[in-house]
Amino acid sequence: MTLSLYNTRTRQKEPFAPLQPGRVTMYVCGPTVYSFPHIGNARPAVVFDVLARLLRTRYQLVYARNITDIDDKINRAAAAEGVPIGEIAARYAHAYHADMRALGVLAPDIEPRATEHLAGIMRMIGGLIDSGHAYVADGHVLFRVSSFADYGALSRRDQRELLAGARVEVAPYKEGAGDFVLWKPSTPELPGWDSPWGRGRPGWHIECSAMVAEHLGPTIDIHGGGNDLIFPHHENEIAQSTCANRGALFARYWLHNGFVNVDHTKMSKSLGNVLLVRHLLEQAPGEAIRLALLAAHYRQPLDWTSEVLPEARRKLDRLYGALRDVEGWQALEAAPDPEFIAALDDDLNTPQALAVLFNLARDVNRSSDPAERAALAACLRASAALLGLLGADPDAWFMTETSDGLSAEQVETLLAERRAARTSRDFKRADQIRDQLLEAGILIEDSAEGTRWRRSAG
RNA sequence: GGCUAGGUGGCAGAAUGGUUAUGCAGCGGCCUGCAAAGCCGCGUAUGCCGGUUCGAUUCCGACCCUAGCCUCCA
Repeated sequence: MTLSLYNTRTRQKEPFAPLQPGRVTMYVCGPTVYSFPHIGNARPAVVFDVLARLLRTRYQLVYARNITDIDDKINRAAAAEGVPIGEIAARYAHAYHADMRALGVLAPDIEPRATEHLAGIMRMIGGLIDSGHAYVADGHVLFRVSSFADYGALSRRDQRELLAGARVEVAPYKEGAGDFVLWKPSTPELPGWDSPWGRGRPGWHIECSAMVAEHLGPTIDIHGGGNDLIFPHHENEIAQSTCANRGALFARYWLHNGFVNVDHTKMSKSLGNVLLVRHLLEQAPGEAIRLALLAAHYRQPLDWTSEVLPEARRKLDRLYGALRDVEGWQALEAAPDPEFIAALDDDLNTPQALAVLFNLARDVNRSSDPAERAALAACLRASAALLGLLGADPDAWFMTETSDGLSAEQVETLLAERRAARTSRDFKRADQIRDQLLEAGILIEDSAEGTRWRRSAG
């Protein structure tokens, strides 16, 4: 049972062991709270939630996921509405929490905010200036990239190429084209904090470095985030933190999740194809969205199409269906299936882990021995729990309402009529009612014990 | 132009130097008044061209194609 993780830093799968035996520190880049979370924001939250659940079975975990609440996008949103940035940040942080909860994402241990870490940010910037890694120019504080030999190691970029290939117009006050902002001046109408370098605000990259240092120390075990953050954000974090900590290794394992595409193309505001979690939650239960996100390996791109959600619901129908008619499994203590664990241990191979779940479901359905069925069901549930799935009551799952359909009462009334028709062997009328219910998204099943119904994925 | 990840059956998506992925969809059977669910069974796949090998989807090389990053971005 050895966990191995693909480390972006070394570009290979490595066996995982924490720096400090028994205790793991993990930091994941959280949201910038300037709008509602979209499905792309949800992927890292779900993926690293699974990793956190797995790690907690073996280690004491300290999991920090920040909220970026100082950012120019927030400033713009606040200016547009004429409200303080705190209001924008509070609103969307709240939305983020609500949506992630709906997806079964557990809260991290620590959720630091940039606005609560100005002192630490300034302290780190001051230290970088003192040690020659940063300089003041034209009211800005900039990181001197040339002072850090390993710059570009994570993203495998050559410093010189970076400079030569720079497409953006270089600000005249920069010493080097690749130098990036640690602190920038704020005009009076912009939010700002008083600092040794004047009233201003921190750059995005330094916020994470300072929060990591304050909560998790100079060297952390795991740093996660989206694929797109490798450059420049994580590269810059490494530069800042390593230099601020006198060369100490910043993060031992770098994990990056792939992007979510929509209908084969990138999600972007200009294309108008940004899928918000809150809208998807109107189409399907959060658990289905979660399963859809875990159906592909976390490092692969995930193409979101109109088929994804209905299919995820049908998969859950199958899994919950296997639990539904089993007696007595809820009370059983069960360990996750070893094969399931092995799949997760292999760099979080969730598609493989899901395959194990489906095999367990089939075994439950196959078995006619009540004790065996209960044991298998308990194992299925215990395994799925590591993925944050199958936590609901099976009967409740099949009753989940997502859109305006028939009420349970209406369904029962129609079923009573159908029962009467069947008793008098008026099958034509009975089938008519069944078709009517089906059209309303109600699927019915006859058995020796009677008729039962459920809401279908459509 | 530089860097990175990919191209697997109708779709989604793992794995593997020779042996069933899994799910959804489809087909046949059992069950059922008929269905549904479930079970049993079936079918179609590894971009293209070379090389290594007894044997390659898997390793190596070339080519074609796709996506991402290089600028704010999960």
